[in-house]
Amino acid sequence: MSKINLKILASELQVSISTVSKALRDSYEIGPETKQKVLAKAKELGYKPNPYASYMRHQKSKTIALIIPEMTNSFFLNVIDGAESVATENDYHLLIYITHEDAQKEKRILNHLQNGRVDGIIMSLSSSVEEYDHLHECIENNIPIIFFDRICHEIETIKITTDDFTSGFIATEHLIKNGCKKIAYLSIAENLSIDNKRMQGYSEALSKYDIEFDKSRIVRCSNDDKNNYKKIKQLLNSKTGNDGVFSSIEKFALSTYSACKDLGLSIPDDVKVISFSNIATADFLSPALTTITQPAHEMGVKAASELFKYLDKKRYNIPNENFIIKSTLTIRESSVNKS
Amino acid sequence: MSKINLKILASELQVSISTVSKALRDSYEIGPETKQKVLAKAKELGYKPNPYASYMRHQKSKTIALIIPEMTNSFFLNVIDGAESVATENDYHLLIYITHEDAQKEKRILNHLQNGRVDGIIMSLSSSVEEYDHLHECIENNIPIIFFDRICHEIETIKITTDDFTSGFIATEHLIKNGCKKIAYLSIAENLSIDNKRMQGYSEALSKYDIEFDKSRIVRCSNDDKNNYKKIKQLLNSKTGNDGVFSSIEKFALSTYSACKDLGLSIPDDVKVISFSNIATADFLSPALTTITQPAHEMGVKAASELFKYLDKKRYNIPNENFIIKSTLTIRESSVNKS
DNA sequence: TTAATTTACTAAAACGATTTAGTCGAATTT
DNA sequence: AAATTCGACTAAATCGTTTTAGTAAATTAA
Repeated sequence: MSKINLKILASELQVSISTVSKALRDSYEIGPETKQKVLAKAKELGYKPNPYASYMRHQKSKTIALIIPEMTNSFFLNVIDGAESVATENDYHLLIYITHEDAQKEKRILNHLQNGRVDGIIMSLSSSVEEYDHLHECIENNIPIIFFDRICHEIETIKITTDDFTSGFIATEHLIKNGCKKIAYLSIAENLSIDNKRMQGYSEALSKYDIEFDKSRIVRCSNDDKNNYKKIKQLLNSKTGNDGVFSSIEKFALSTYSACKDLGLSIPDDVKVISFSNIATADFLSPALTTITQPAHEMGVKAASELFKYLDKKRYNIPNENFIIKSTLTIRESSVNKS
Repeated sequence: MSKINLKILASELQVSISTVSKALRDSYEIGPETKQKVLAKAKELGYKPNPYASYMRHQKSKTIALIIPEMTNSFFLNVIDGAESVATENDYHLLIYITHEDAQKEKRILNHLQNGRVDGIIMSLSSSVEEYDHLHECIENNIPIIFFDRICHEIETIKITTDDFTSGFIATEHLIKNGCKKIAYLSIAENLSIDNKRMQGYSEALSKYDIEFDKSRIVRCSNDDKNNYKKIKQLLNSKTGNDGVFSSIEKFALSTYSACKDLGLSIPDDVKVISFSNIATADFLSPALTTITQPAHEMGVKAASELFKYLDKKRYNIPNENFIIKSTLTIRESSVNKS
């Protein structure tokens, strides 16, 4: 009925608390018959050690935090799935926090984690962060952070990314090879590493094919879908005749689909579209969406696995390493001319 | 550098630990100047109270668990989002566990939570559970569980569902009104409440329109996508001439799309499809998918909010209440004849 | 036979925060 | 002036587990 603890167990068995504790952890100090008895009684009464009490002794919470900028994105969904499985394997518990792309919220969350609640953190930056004090504070407090996808270069730690530059290059080159001359880039936030890399890839591809980089084709999107829709509509409606769209994240591609639908533009006839995306339905979209798919699940697994390598240590000394897991281009209807 | 605790603070200020503690919680026992000094020093040294130490006294972990059967489902994604926001509002922390539709895993997870790690649980059953001992155990241990979507009737507690019966009825009726005579039902698991209710609605609609209930049109799908695809292909390929498909969950509808594509069947000309789904891209699918959309985010919010109503109490006494939040039917191309 | 070691346990401190039960001088009441 | 209350603090117990430092009896070694 009431929670069973060592004290109750000890008094039931008429032995000391330390005997019970040691018996349960199979200490050599306890005789075999006593061990037997303790084990039996513990099972009978359904004893489950209190995790917070044992935290008090070895200062290990057996808990990690996963901080993501938003939930409505198949990429993060798969990262959670990957990280959760590794956590479970290691008998760890996974706390989830969503910043909703809000730097203030991100700060508040990090702040709440500085007190021993978690042994380590896996995170992807929110798009509105502009300074990194809250991240430095974690390091100072000896709480390891591992970044994935939207990483922070300033912090020396392990970072898991995909080959954003190359993927951006490949995506853009793919559009060019399929006849696009005026390619727009839908940017997520210039202060994010992934955005820079992807745009650099885009830019590099343009220059390789002697296409001028035109600033007016860079559309800075935000977290506000309606506004993005408006901006994209404007982009495609203009007389500049943009014929290709490279979207840095999934949801901008969907806004592009909406915009094209409403403007009566055909994808891929009038506009070709390619997007970073982990969407499960890419094949079933009308038209099927050409995607750069990040190894989301794998990145979640890798981030968690790397973190666990360091959690045993008393003082963490995480190297400043960069793991890059390649994305894959899947060509579908949205980016190629109908045969 | 090293973690600041009350002891360090006390020795820095040359006062007792209890004075510091009381000052920080603004106790009337402490004089104003002392309070001031303590507060200042705490801020200066960046003191953050250790959550597990305070757990020891009031036995509140400030943590809840959300247990879901799978991650790759937009429904659960939105539930997480809703639950997380309520948890954050209440200064609580949210642990995520995924059962992967495995009853054994579900048991193991519940077992790990019986020891005070969480103050309460929000969960949706895995499709393979057949007995509820692990759930009863939670109640006995005074850990409140609130169910959503896939509820357990046997446990007296708060349950949050959508109007599964009515929605099943409406979905089926919609197909009938659009000319379907041979409607298949893609079932998720006969031991799940949602599956029963949805199928009962389906059955009721058939009988209202004098259509015979044909057992061969009930396809029991599983967690194995490939196998589901095979079964659905078989269903649609048979000479029975099924002309409508009502899918109890999102992913079976996608398998149906695959199957139709590969069989050269046109949706909606040959087969009309409707599905329970929270997918964001329903509008952009080819053809756009007619959906019954569950209020996922709202259900997450409601489940968490209800839970928080009871977490203050020492002994929980949760009523056996049923909250039903209505789903909405959105008619799109997949279920209606082209005009 | 006595000293040393081993066996099988127990007592008590520790983790960090909170709270109950004081303490002691100053202020107020009767 | 003596008794009481009050104001501002401290000491110590507590939460449940783990661990260090014992202890007493039994066994072995010298």
